[in-house]
Amino acid sequence: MDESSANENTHDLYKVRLGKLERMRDAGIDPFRTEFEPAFTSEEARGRYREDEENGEVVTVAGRLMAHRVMGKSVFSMIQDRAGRIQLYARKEELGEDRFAAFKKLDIGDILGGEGRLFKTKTGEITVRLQDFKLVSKSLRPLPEKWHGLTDNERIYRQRYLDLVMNEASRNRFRTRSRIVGCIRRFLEERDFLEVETPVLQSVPGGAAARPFVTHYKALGKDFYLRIALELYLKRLLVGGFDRVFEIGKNFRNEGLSRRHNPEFTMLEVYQAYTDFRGMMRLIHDMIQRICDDVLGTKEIERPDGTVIHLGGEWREAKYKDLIREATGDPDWFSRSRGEKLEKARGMGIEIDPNLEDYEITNDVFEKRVEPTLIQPTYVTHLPKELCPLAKITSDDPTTIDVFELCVNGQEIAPAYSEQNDPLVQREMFEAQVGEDIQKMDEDFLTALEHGMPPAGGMGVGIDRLLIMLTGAENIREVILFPQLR
RNA sequence: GGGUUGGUAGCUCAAUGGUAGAGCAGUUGCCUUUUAAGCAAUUGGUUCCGGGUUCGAGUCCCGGCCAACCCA
Repeated sequence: MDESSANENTHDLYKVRLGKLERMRDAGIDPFRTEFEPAFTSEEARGRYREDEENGEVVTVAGRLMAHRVMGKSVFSMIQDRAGRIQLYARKEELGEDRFAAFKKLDIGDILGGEGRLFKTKTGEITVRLQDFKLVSKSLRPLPEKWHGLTDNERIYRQRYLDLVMNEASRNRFRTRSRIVGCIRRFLEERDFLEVETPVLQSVPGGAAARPFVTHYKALGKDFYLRIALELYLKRLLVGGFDRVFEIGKNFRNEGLSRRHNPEFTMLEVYQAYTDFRGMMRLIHDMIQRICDDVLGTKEIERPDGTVIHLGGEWREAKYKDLIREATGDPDWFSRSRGEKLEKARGMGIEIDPNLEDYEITNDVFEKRVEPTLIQPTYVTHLPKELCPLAKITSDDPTTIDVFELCVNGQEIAPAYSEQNDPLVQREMFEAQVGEDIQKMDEDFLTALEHGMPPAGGMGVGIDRLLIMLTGAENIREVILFPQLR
């Protein structure tokens, strides 16, 4: 919906409701200045009903009117609050002529408070028999149709509040998101990790290879960047002696939109001194087991296509090179020339930019032919060293680094490293990566390393992707309240 | 960026190139245990936007915007 049609509001439904509001104000009642504080949620109120009571306890509840069935001298209504729904029953006999007439005129979508005794209807529904009610907010626009609800994708995202009012599955998905993030915080705090916050605005965007968003800092007369990773600041904290730290925050990458990419996304990064990538394997495994136990109540996650992800037990571990050899069917892949790799990859039906470096061709094969097949949790280990300049080289193979990427649900969820803490090697790796563009070197970070950083394991967890997997969603937009749209 | 499909009443959707419709919501009336309440009557349209073809376009053609899916 565009601005103009949203603001025209010339349609009758809006006018009718506006008229009702004006008449109320003329009568000296302003629903936007009326107060009501419910004693119970819908769920709590229902819990207070005692079986076979004709006239139960008096309760107060409040919520949005979702159903309104007028039947002559009585009305059955349903209100919805954060806990669920509860039925209200209004009778002319009980409310009196004027109040009953006012109740009948309520519109679906109005927000009201009600007070009355609990009883059970003959169909078995616990209901509040109203003694009084207050309209505390008038809704001027109609809600989507009750039976089909809101199904238009665009409005689900652009007007998420309507999706949340109408779709319980959506409400539950975002509650689950909140509980999972809370669970992660508790899990890490129990292990003595310190939660910190580091800068979003950075003059050198480091810690990953990605195109940043640029913004201008007027007072300093300089361009700044929105962060693309948390890594380099968290490692400074390792140097400072906070040897178990984590941050949960937004990263920003100036790249396309897709089913799996939102330009701003939530990242957890964890750093723990005196351990390495093996320690991170335990940590992520235990963290996910904990989420399963405390939040989801299951270790079996059904995907939209019906296949089931098994998160319990120990997870498979596989070397990057072995997975590539398996996918290409070529045991000698890594001794092939660049040209041969290019040809073989194309033979597999992968379109590859001919200007790519040797290792990039291999990584394309990984991303297109290996990663999507890794549905069950798999630690992919020993990646080529070119893929990450911030990790330690494997001691018995100078071409690989001590890292893993946890892949599950066909995508990378969590990369983790034995963090590079040799400032001289780190400088060489940076130089190889940035090439000519020496401006992009984070000299402050290198200075910090030169003061001495303890050996550490570090890990990044893409929270949105983790949630796609854990909630069985198809699209990243389903797990982000207000996803980027075009 | 490319391909496919779609965009019609507030919502969910119909409509062979020939008078734009239904259900729900709204309005009015009836109805004191309903729950997609029911019955009767009734209001409501820039058919996404801009061009074109045609006696006539929601429908066909071109361009644009937006969305979903697939590919890059």
